[in-house]
Amino acid sequence: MVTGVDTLETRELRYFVAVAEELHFGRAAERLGMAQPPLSRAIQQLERRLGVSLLDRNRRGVSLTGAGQVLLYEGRAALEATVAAARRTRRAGAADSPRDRLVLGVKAAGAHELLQKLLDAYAAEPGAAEIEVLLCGFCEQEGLLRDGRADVALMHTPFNSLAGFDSEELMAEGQVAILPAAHPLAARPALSLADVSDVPDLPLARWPNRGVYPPGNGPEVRDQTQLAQLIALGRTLAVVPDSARSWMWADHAAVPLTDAPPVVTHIAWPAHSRSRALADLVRTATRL
Amino acid sequence: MVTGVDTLETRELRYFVAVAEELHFGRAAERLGMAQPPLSRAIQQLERRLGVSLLDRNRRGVSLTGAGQVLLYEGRAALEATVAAARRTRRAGAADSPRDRLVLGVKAAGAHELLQKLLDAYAAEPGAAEIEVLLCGFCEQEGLLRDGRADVALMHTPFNSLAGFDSEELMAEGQVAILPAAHPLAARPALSLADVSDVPDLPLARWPNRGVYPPGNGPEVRDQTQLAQLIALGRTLAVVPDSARSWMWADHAAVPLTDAPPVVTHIAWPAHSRSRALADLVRTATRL
DNA sequence: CTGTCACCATACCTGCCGGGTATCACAGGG
DNA sequence: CCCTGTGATACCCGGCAGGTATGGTGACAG
Repeated sequence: MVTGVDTLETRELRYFVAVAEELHFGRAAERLGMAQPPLSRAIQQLERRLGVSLLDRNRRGVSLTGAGQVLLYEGRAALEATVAAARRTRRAGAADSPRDRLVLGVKAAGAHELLQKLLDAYAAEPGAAEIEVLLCGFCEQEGLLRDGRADVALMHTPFNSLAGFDSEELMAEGQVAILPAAHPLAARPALSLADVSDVPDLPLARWPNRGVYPPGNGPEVRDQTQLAQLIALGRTLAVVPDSARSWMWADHAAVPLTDAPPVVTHIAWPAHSRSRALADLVRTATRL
Repeated sequence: MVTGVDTLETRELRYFVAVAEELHFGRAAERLGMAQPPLSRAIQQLERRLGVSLLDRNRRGVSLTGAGQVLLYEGRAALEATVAAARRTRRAGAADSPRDRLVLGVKAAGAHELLQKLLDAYAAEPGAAEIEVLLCGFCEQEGLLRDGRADVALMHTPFNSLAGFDSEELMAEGQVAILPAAHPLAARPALSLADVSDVPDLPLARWPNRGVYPPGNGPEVRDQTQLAQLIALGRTLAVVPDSARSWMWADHAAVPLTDAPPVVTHIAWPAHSRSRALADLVRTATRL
């Protein structure tokens, strides 16, 4: 099998993804730690090899063609797969952890009770592997699994997507609004999403998405602590799963939301994983 | 972000996968169209970069270490992802099929009626894309989807695995035994798996798996036509889904199996696909 | 209209590294 | 003991990735 023209080198993918994300050759080159001309040339060669134009170099800037959008998406996935391959291989070869160690990705402060029970129950299993808990930010579990930093993760639909993973459902829970205890709404026995979506003095906080904050007038937050403090200060409110009550402050009040979609916690792992430790952990989890 | 040591080049993955599959540097080099010494060196560099030993070079041969097995598996997946990226990008950029064309992978002769209905129903949709039907062998749909040769496929559990794809269930059916019409068993109104698993004069046919036939005394077959003929000749029997009756010959008899697991046909596509044509096709399929 | 700026493309050079050939080291088998 | 098969080593060479300098061009100010 002669390697046809359709062999993308990882280097090319890295370069293209950088340019496609920055939409600016200069900045992309800087991010890649190289000069701009070789980068331009590499992208041109890539376009010629694929026989497809990936970028529109217009006046004042660069934009993605349709094919470019496809390659950005598919290329990211392919890159993640290669770094996952490297990471998992290195882990498998590390002398200290031959095979009996699992990295579990969990959103910090998410489903704390469930996690506690899971770890306890699994530790009691005969031949249990060591579980390293890798705490991460808002929706980062997907990335952890995809690039091999984690072997298994607890994910929460509808926030996380389970596409591309194997998973088992563990728990479903309602959502509550966390409000400043002193706020009038906090006295209500229940609320609807409409009640909390446009409260003038409690604008919804904004989380960074891929490094940039969406527009809006709510406060910008980066972690749960900041959010908790802003709620305590009466500046914002949050809609969170029921189990998030575990990190409530004294100045917070939780009011059930009647019409919020339920949050379902899953245990998820890369499709086709076949390690015994992982299978044991999943079995333990589903039996909780 | 300086590209760390964990950057595997596609070339390295190709090389390693070839060696890991051949377990022989010379043959692997030949398959790769290169000489053996550079290949040896490349693998050594790879091992040094990863800080992990991948192969055991013993007297008379090469074998995979644990880490090597991991890299073989993960590396294959990563390679498939890159060639899928190339293929899909090129298809997206091809001038004649901007976006309104889908390649549907189907096992030849599998679920023929369902496929017919699906194609008819979808063609009647407004704005329907052109559907190219890509027929494939026994369990090859997974590979088609993974490496980008197909956009969507009809898969049959428990033969295919849906892990790593998004999918919707379309149909469940029982299984029947296809027997030579003249065979005594063909006269029975129903059979169990035990009845057909060890018939002395009708040994089960063997299908090639990754190019090699499993051991056994049944005849070796490569496609459904061969199988059909062997059954007609009274040399073997087959356990197949109910819908396979559509390719029965005059000399065949079909007898329902009472305890065979049902075969479920799904429509499956790469996780996260977002094309409108695909979404329409899936919706049409689930409404059949 | 024109100078300037921002930005990508082109031209050209250089050093590295991937790949080739020749050969070695070593284990088994007769 | 030699012969064979197999992977590793030594060494050379050419291509290509990456650098610097510079060109081309649209946007914008005045």
